[in-house]
Amino acid sequence: MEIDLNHAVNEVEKTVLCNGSCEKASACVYCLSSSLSSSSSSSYSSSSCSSNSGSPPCSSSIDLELWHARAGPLTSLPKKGNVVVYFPQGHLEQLALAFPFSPLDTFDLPPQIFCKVMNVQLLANKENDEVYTQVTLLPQPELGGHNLGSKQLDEVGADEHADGSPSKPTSHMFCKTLTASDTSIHGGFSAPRRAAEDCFPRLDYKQTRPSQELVAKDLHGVEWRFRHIYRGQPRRHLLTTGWSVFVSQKNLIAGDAVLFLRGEDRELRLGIRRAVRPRTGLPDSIIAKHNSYPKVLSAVANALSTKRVFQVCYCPRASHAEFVIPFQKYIKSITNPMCTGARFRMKFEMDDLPERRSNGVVTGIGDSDPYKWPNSKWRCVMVRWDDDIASDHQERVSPWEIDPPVFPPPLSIPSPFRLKKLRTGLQTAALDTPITGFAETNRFPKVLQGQEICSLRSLTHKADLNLGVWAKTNHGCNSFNMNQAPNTNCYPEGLRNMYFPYNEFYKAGQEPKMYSCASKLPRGNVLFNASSIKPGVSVDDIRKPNPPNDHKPMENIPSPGFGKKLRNQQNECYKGNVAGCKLFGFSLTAESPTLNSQNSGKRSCTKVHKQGSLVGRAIDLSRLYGYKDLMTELEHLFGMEGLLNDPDKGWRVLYTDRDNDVMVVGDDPWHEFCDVVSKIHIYTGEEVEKMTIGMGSDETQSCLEEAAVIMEASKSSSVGQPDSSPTVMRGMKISVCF
Amino acid sequence: MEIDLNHAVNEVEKTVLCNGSCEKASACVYCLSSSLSSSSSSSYSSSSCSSNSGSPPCSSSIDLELWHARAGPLTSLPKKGNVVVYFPQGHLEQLALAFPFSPLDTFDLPPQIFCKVMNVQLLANKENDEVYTQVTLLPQPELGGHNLGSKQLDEVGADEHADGSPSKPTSHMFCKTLTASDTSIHGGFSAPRRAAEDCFPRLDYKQTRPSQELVAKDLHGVEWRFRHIYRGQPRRHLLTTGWSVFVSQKNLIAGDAVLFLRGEDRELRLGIRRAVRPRTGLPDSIIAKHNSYPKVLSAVANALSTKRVFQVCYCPRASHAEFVIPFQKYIKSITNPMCTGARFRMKFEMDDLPERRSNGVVTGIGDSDPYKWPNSKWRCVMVRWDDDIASDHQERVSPWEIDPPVFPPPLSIPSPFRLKKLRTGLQTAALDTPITGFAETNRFPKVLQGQEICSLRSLTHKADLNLGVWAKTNHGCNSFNMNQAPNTNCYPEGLRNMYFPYNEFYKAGQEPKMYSCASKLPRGNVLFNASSIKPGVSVDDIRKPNPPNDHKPMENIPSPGFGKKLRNQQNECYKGNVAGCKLFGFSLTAESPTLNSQNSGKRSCTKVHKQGSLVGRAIDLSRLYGYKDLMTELEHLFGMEGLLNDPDKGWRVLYTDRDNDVMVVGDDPWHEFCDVVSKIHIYTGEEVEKMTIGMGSDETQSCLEEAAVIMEASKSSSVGQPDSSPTVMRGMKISVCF
DNA sequence: CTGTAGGCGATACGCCGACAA
DNA sequence: TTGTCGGCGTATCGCCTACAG
Repeated sequence: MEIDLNHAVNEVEKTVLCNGSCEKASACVYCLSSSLSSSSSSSYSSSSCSSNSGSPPCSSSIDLELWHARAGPLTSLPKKGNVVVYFPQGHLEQLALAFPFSPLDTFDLPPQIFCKVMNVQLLANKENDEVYTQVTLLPQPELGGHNLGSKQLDEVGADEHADGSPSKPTSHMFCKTLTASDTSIHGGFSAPRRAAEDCFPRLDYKQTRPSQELVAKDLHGVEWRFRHIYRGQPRRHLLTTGWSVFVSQKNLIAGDAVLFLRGEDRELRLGIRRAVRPRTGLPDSIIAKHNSYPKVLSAVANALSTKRVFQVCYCPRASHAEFVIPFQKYIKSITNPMCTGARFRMKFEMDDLPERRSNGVVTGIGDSDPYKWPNSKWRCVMVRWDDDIASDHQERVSPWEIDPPVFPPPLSIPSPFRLKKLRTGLQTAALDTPITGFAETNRFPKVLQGQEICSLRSLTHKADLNLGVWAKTNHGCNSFNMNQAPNTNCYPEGLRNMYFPYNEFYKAGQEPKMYSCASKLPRGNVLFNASSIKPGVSVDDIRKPNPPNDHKPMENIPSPGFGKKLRNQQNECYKGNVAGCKLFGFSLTAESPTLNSQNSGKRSCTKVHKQGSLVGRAIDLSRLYGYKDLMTELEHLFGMEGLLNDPDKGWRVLYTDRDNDVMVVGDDPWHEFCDVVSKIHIYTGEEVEKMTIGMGSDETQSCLEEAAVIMEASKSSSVGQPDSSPTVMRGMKISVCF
Repeated sequence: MEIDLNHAVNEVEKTVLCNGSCEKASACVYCLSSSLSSSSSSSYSSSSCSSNSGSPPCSSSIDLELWHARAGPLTSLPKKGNVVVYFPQGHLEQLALAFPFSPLDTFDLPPQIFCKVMNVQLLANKENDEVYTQVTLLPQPELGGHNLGSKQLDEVGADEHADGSPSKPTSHMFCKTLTASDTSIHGGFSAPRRAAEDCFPRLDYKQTRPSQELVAKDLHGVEWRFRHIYRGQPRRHLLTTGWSVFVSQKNLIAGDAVLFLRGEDRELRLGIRRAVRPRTGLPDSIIAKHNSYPKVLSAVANALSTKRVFQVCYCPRASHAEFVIPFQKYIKSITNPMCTGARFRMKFEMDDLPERRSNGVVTGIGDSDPYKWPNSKWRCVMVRWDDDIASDHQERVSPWEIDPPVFPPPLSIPSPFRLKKLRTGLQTAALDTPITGFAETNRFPKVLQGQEICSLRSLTHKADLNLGVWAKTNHGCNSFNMNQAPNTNCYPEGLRNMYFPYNEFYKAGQEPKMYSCASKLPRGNVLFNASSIKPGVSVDDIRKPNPPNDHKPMENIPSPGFGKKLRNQQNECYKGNVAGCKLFGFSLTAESPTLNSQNSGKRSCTKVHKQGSLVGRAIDLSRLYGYKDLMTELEHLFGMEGLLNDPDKGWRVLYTDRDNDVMVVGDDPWHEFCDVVSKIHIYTGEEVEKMTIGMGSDETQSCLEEAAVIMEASKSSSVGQPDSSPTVMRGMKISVCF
């Protein structure tokens, strides 16, 4: 009952793959369309919607927006190719919501698993429009020690290109939380005036009672038709006929929200975002599908031991804690740990407000489950919240969820942007909520009551701004609130864990659940050292005492200095990644998970990366006449005259196609190559050799699954930077999704 | 979304087990009750039904009846402890209905697998009330030769205790096919008079307008309330208030049927039986749940090799052919085979009639799919039907589905049973349909128009009766219709297989698809021999010539001349089989015309990936002249000169076709290969081995599944005759359910 | 500007007996 | 005996304006 929004264009291909090989066959439109139509027919079938499932449901760019808009403001998505930290404990936590009575298995997994993101799929549940993602992860056990060279650091995914969708057209959207009147059977939908004027086709106001028919497609490609009328005294925009059908079919209630989004093509899109309801675990269909919940972790364990990919479903709105965290965010959080007594702030999604922050104080740090998950960072921070509203929040949070408190940003923001306070309507407590509404142009005031009209681009700008400010203020323990707990000790978590492995704790009879910070790190010093650390010096070097094969969770804890360096070098790039800055569901930083952004896009140039060089070039293939021409041009670009056209010089030119397969340049006809190429790579012959891995593996892998997913493998095995993980080509994939 | 009717009493225990250990966790009432209530709420929530999921939904005896009543008259269920024959081919056929676009894998299973029934669970889909069973089977490879001692024969389950529920209380039920009026929004439900008087609580007819409230529970334990009134001129029984809610919630349409059943405790039960709709494959939830359809047979293969149990879901009404057959029935059918030209009869379930028979003549006998399933009995009988009504039946049936024609049974049946002609209503052609309605008692006439009032027991008895008669009359070739095809030859199938192992056929260049009967066996002799075969002499012994481990797909390739010959000889019988087995107009084999991958593409090159190499190449097949050429080219591309053309070098060339099946390169005609190939893979032989399942090693079994089902195992293993099959206690279970 | 309420027509729901097959 | 139809009272739907925050 799911649809995949990722490959809207080549939906057909997607489906074929699904049918045979992947766990989520039900995510296919085609194989289930028949059952869908039969099960959804009811006495209400005389609805105003029409599904055209035969054709690609929607254009991907606008749907990406829609997806994010509906996922909720705090949703951050991992980026393809990046390194992330996966927390099985958090995964279980989400599962526990869906399977309240299920037993939990731990499978002796480490509390955090470093993975490379091989794929991100945006999906929408066809039953209830719930959005979720399916993330394909490849374990990177070698990152357990965080031994990244500077080159690899690049691959970790410090978001160089700040937003992933550079060429995306600006679109106009609005989101309105439904009132009782909107959802009552009594009437229609009252559209906020500016929103309607911005998003809806223009009415002919000269008529005495202007009206028209609106057609809007939802994420599934289903068309909904509404009578749009402008009437009443004073005049207002209303959706009447068709609206109640929509409400009842989508099962909307007051408090839910609808989203209207108009793309450049003036096509209207429609989404819903349900109110946060307390125990909404996972979408029903997910539950139904992935009934083998206890297998989840075992599959992860399997994937881990065999170095194969596994899959994880993540429902942004199902739980408040994310269990797949950007590597950098994780590193940063554990290298700049909060101390007991430190004040912090944290973002929340509230029922009716798109985003708000709560402040609190750290009351302790320690394992949330010292028996099953010793030394896990998951929810290791115990907190007390300041405000009542936040009192129903968790008593435990994870280090990366919280930020140090921040001063209001200076008002002298260098830009044409204006600030505007949000009218908070009901909740006066939210008055201190900082700045959310920005407008891109001055055509009209863009801040509505509790809603916004905005463009993606403007939001992105703002996010950078805010974070930039933040980055210049306080860090870690040096918070201005530090004096509130002057006597508390501060001790970096990572360090402490290294010196006191968990067994020792028990032997000593100590309380493993609560650690107090022992000392403050000298900040300035660290900062200085950080930037002078040579690339290639890995944490492992410092850690020699650990036996090499010791896979105890301990090993995954980095040394303190390392992260500092990271943060230092990357201050800028960090922006927004830290807490996943988002507004109205637009992930402001998360790079468009779309998949081949560059070719789906109108980008006229193809990126070229040369091995060993951090800096890429771009080349316009349309100006070239063939491979010879290309090679010459590449030689020129990289100052490699004569090296590429002659294979004997030892260089190889590869490319990633839009299936993300890495291929040799030159095999295909030139024009087809131009069609499918996504990125070009220049490697030395030796490097290419190294991409070939030893075969003769003897791991125990269920042959069944191998057979079933064999071709999926070639897809998932292909990545942006091929040199980073040669194991990829093991090519086997364990598809696990709850 | 399923509930289990088997253990109504200890539902709670059941549920807990489900959650953790079995594949059908969604079959639990408890874990899904919350999601259910949320998803089913609608504007209609003011319904007259109330669910009391907290308590056991129903007493099991009456539900067993209800289940059977809804499964349809022709449903026969295997009995726990009995030996059955499982046909993977038929299993696939049912799956194909549910997954029309999925590729089929055969996994080199034998066409029939003898199994002991370890458990039978009656289940009902909570979404659409579809009933189905989950059967746990333990392979009994030692029965391959049918080497049963007389004692064992007993265990096989010669149907001594004729029906599986001997102590069941008699209950009263009726089933009415809904009319347009019944389902129109206009009115209520008109209950047949006698039925209402039999099943419903007695009304006080003295009142001017007698009425009462009926409460009936469905299989899920949900209570439905109806106003039952007796009014009109002439008087009639009507269900008014509450009825329309039931209709709309259950999504009933005219043609569907409702069942009312009153047990001894006077509690009223209610079920529905949907009309046979052409495309209703499996229940939706099954589809959603068991999305890993291609794994089904692989799991069976695994179970077979490890002698562990596996599970099979059987939806009585999803397809007309059962793929789990009582051992005796199977043995009988192959030892008394039908011959070409022989007349036969077969039972059918029609849309509006509970049961009817069609007659026809055998037009040939031969493999329905000689490539994938050589020597399979599944649908090996080609038939032509006599009547038009039956013309939409299968052109192929399995031997056990058909009976020799039978004279009307002598009327002196030793019983209180009466015969009565069925009023056929619309279809006059069905007037010759013999005898279906039996009544157990004489309290009232039990035959209604097109419906029946009956007890299960009576149905069962009737079935046994028929079989008894059948056994005493004609067998096989001695049919009185034999003269219709006097020259056809008759050769017992089972025997033939024993003497002509399948390899021999190919070597001899014989036609494997159509066997002409070469000689009549002296019947009595065969019967005698059959029963005198010593235990221990199995077909496998005779087949020794086959190298035990030779599982190369290559073997299935017929010689070139072979196909032509095939076509020549077979004109008639062939129909539709090579081109695709059809079921209800549904192509079972035809490859999805669809959807394709890279290639839908205009890409003229085909991508080639070599195991262990991250970098793919591309090759233009249109420039090549055949497989040899291809291999040479591939060798050249990957620097493997001489390695691919010689299989002994250990390399295998596979390809993904556009159905995403992984296939061996070389099987198909070259041009067809070029048409369907999507991607080519080069693997080592060992890697390919690993894609083959059931290599007997313990580690090929995914430990995930073991862990997941471990507790379930102990349940299912404690069954029946523990001493009969000690392997049961292996305690492992592979849960496969589509 | 927009949420809510009341007016009120249109429609659908659903209970009824008549009638006929 | 029971399927279908027209009659008809009633409830709900849903379009409208008025009014108020």
